[in-house]
Amino acid sequence: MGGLNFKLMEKYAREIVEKAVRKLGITDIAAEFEVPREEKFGDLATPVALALSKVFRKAPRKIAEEIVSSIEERDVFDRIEIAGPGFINFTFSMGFLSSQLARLVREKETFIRKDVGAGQRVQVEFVSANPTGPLHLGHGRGAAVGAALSNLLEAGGYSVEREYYVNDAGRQVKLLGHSVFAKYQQLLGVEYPFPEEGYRGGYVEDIAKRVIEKFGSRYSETSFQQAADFFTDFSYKEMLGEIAKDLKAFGIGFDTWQSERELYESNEVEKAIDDLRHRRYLYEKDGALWFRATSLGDDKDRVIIKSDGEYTYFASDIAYHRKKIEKGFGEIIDIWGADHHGYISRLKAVIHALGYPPERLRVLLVQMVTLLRGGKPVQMSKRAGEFVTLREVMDEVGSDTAKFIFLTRRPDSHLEFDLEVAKEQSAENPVFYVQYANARIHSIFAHAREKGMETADLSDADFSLLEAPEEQRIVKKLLGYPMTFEGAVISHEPHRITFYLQELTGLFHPYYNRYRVVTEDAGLSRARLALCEAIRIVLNDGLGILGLSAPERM
RNA sequence: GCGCCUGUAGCUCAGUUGGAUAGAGCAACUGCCUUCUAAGCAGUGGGUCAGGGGUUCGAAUCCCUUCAGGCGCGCCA
Repeated sequence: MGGLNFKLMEKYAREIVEKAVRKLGITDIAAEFEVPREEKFGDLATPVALALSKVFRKAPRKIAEEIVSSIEERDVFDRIEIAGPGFINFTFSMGFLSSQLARLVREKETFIRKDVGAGQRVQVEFVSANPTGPLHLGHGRGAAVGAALSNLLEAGGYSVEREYYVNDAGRQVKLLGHSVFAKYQQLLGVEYPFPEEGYRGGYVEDIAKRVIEKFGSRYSETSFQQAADFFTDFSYKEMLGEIAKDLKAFGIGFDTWQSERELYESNEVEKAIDDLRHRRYLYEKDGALWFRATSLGDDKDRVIIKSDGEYTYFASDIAYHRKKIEKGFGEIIDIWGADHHGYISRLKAVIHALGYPPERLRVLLVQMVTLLRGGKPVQMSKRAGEFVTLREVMDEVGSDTAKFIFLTRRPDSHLEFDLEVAKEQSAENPVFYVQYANARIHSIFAHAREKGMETADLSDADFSLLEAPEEQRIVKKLLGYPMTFEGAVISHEPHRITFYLQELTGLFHPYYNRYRVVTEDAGLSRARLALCEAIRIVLNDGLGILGLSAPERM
């Protein structure tokens, strides 16, 4: 992968500058580069002379001059200038930019993507909502972020497994089964007390009705004791089916669904505990079995088996993460709601105790979502079964809109999701702004073909005809994509792609409005079509990573 | 009480890991459809980067502290 684009240019520029710096007698300094905010400061800039001013006790501008005068390689640059307090600004030559754009059009993904991962296997686990109720908006945020991160890492050369951990063991699913059982009895006219702390959402009744549809009154005379397994299994499987359906409608898919129950049945929980015991991280106290988490940075030791002999949730979590690691992933990423942040240190302690570097586990916290309607918080009570589901939000504002809202924020910032604002905006929503560019380009191509123009391979167009400042800006923005992309991959931050796409389309729309692509001038038309094609390539790459559709007509 | 996250334009949020005069969208106001799509474009206004101190050539960014909001701190899941 990889061509000689901005990213490589940065490397190249760094070598040139560092070579020049070495001539001044400094060998241990890394020259940093950035894309300047303002156009007049060129295409790449380095503040290295500022950093060196302290070492030499000289004015930074003087040092910059010395560096610049000892640079020999000047062909790809149009200008090398010193500005401000001592920045060195590089501006690429037209010829260089043209050749790079031609390669983008010809090589497509190969050119714009960087192979950061080198095939390393990564697992991303996300959503993993308990199958005891429908997905809510917070799950939606986790889903959007998890899917986008997975796509991003995959595009960045990692081999990614997307996993959903199914909590199908333990008290919660059983409580769901009990709730459904109670509803079932009530629907059949049998007096039956609803369980304390039971699930009260309307979906419980829906499941109970489905039991009646399929099995009639078969269980009306039995106790919950006797029917527990059936009701628990039936109920959580129904629920999981609904969850999977919602996720699919949201455009999210998984490679593996790891069952918690299966970890018990295959004795992996026991084996994991044995493993920790052999490594001397366990001890007994007050009739319970404890993990010595404090020896590895956690604030408290943690119970694995309670004094009544029951496993804690933590026990299966240990087995689960042990399994992940032993599947051979170089990196394990867990995406959690921020309310679980207290579990990070104990799980890292587990990884450490099992003999692996704790950094191999990366936990990405996704902050809470506050749902508003017209500025007022929507009352939600899980206990009373009153909450707005992801499904309802999708129906009301659309999945692309919802995803875009999730992906234009850093995961660790609190999110206010106002349904009214999201809906009001949907006419002028930023997501449509980005998608609209794609639709327009599609129209341009349809029009060009109607005029009998050849649009199949445009890489041989004469790019030097793209002289307008708007065109130059777009070309530079396009060639900057690999840098943004690589930065997003390395930092695991899909939202950088979202912002980039808004910036790119923010250059395209004004350009479209001001210039005609298809005109009587065949050569110029061809060059502009090629530019549009380049935009389309990058746009589709970014939209695909974010999990957003790229409609050809809007 | 302890720990984690957050505080940037009226609102919702970015800010390239310490760089140049802090940005975008929405909202407000004024114009632009006989053209490849007006879900668009052109223009105008909008800031004590929560407050204070420190680190240095340089801070929204790093350190300390105060304030405000959110979330955690079970032999619950």
